[in-house]
Amino acid sequence: MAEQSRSSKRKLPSMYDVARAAGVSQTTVSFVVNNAPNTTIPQETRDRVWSAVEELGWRPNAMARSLSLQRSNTIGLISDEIATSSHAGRIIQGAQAAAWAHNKMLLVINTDNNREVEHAGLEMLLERQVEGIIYATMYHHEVAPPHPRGQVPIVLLDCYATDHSLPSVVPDEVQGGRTATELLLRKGHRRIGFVNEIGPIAAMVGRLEGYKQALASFGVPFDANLVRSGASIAANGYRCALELMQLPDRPTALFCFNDSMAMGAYDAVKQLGLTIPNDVAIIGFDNLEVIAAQLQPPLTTMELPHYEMGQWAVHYLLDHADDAQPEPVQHAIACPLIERNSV
Amino acid sequence: MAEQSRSSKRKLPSMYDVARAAGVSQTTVSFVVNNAPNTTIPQETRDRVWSAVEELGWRPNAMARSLSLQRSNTIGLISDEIATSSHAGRIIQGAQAAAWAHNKMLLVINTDNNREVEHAGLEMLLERQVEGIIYATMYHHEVAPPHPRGQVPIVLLDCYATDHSLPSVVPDEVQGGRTATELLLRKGHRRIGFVNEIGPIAAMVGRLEGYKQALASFGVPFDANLVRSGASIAANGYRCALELMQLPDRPTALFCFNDSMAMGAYDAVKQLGLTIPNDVAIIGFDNLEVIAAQLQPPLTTMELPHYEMGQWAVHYLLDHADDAQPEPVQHAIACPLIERNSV
DNA sequence: GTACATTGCTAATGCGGATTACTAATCCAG
DNA sequence: CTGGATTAGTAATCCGCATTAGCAATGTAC
Repeated sequence: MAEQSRSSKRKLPSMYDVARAAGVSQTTVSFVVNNAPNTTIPQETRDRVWSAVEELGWRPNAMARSLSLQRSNTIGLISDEIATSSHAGRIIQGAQAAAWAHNKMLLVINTDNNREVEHAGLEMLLERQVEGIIYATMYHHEVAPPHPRGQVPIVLLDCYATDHSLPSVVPDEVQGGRTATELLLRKGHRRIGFVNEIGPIAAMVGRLEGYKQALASFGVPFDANLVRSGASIAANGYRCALELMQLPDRPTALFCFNDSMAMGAYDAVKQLGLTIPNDVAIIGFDNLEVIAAQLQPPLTTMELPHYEMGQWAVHYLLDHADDAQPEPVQHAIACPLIERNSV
Repeated sequence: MAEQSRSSKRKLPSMYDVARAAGVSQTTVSFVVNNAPNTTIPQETRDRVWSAVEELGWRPNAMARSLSLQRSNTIGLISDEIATSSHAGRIIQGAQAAAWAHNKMLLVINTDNNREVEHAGLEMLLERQVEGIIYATMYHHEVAPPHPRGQVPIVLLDCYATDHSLPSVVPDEVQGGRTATELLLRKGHRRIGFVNEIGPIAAMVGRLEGYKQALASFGVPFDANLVRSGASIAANGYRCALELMQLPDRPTALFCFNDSMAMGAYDAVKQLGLTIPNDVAIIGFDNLEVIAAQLQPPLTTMELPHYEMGQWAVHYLLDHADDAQPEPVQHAIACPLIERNSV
């Protein structure tokens, strides 16, 4: 049992040390610990090697291994604020899970939206010989990402290249908007207010489109007056909801761009003395645990497929690890519905 | 200008390639690119080397470099759900910033609270020759962390070892509770309700202690009836606040264990027809952006020093990188007050 | 008894880069 | 003109591991 006290700087044992201890060559140790095929090493010798390994507390040196094998078994994940923003942390989880399943390690870098940090980070990843790079962003939008041409494959996550020249995976905003609206329609609602984001971003456009598609499929005419917008924060959700609920023919359901706006909408609705979901049903987007699960009543909402995007990105990279020039797939993943009690 | 199209698998150039292109030896290339001291290489030669580097698009191979230098320049950060929980993502930011400032890279691993994953992750980090390990958790509590003895220094973050045998950095809960309560006291409040967590965790105990200290320093007697508790979710915040606000001699201020409970308290207070902060002041804890900044009115709250803890941990590791046996410091970092409009 | 296969194991080399020790050529002082 | 210093480099080795080629000893067949 490794009798090395906690004195730090003692040199770690190498295969040579193990070999010496076991009375064999380093080659033999390598064969044994890697269970190399096409070798004829009797059990007795293997046992000697393994006990030497135990005794010295030997552990493979990943750097030496990678150098020799010419593969690092690492994938880089570089993002603007992903590690910071809560719900996006699942991207890391998904990516890590997928990577581990293939015996790869994830190298995460946060750029804090700083171009220089981004560049330096990319350089670090490349120096560390990553086998692929995931370029992820906080929210679904267009980006002008670096093109580390001819080096390693790259895939965009929750964003897309202006010219679609790089593969990317994003949430299916249209489906999300459609699914949310359809739920409301199926529950019998016909006047459905939409509290939307105002910025010209993919989510705003896509969800509105989905909203329209759903209405159309149920034969409900689109009424522009039922769509209000503002920057997606609670205060605007409050304002928009208040406006909508004071309309002469007020909606019986509200589809909010995100949970923060839904939170504001709750305030407005409650203030008007109305109850959720009886007087008005509300559905949000994002499934921010701290909000959606805690609101009273708990908020039914759409979830962004962060975990799945992380997984997909890693799989894509692994599948195209040595494709000379993979076609730049633009993949969209469906947003699942999270039912709680607000509809 | 690197004329290597995007065909992936072309072997990357090595120093030898650069040396050949520049008509010098690999040693010279190494000296030039590393700007080695005590060498006498004329500018003309240096230029030749650098342009060969440019031309071939050479980039140092971090693994080879580490192997040779016998130091990986990496620090491992292993945590339960840190990357997932939003406000804790700042730990990663702080740690990364500190690491980068010292030219180190952070290796992040998420265990999802799975012991096996934790063990495998730790092993991966060790194999990759990390120079130190940060063991972080989602919330401040006691843990039985692995003791990778005699290998690399380890530091606990937002948690502590049962026997305090490992260095750790945690939020100063007592100061947090004290500061929050003092703010209320300074504003003239004398009957201050405390909506606390019920579990026997460090935060619950520490903040209560801070609450008591603050009251004492203002000569206000502690009234156990003003302290209510429950699992720290909005529903319990609502319940506790309702109970407190219906007391005969109701409090004029509420100190909530966290922002979620404060969110529930807002509901209760509003439902009773009272206004914040006029009828009752409320202060939370955690500074969850999505809640605190979005509540109406915006919530004054205490922030957990995640960023600072991440920084501190890295600095600690770097400072004690080769101490044979560093004393296990138990460091507490103050929680800053974030003033908004609820007090 | 000889040819051949099998068993058990090792020497040598390469991966990309850092570094030490050393050489060859030039310069300068005396 | 000579000896020592300076200039401009290079060859060789090491880091820890993977892998190829091959060797010696034993077994097996005829």
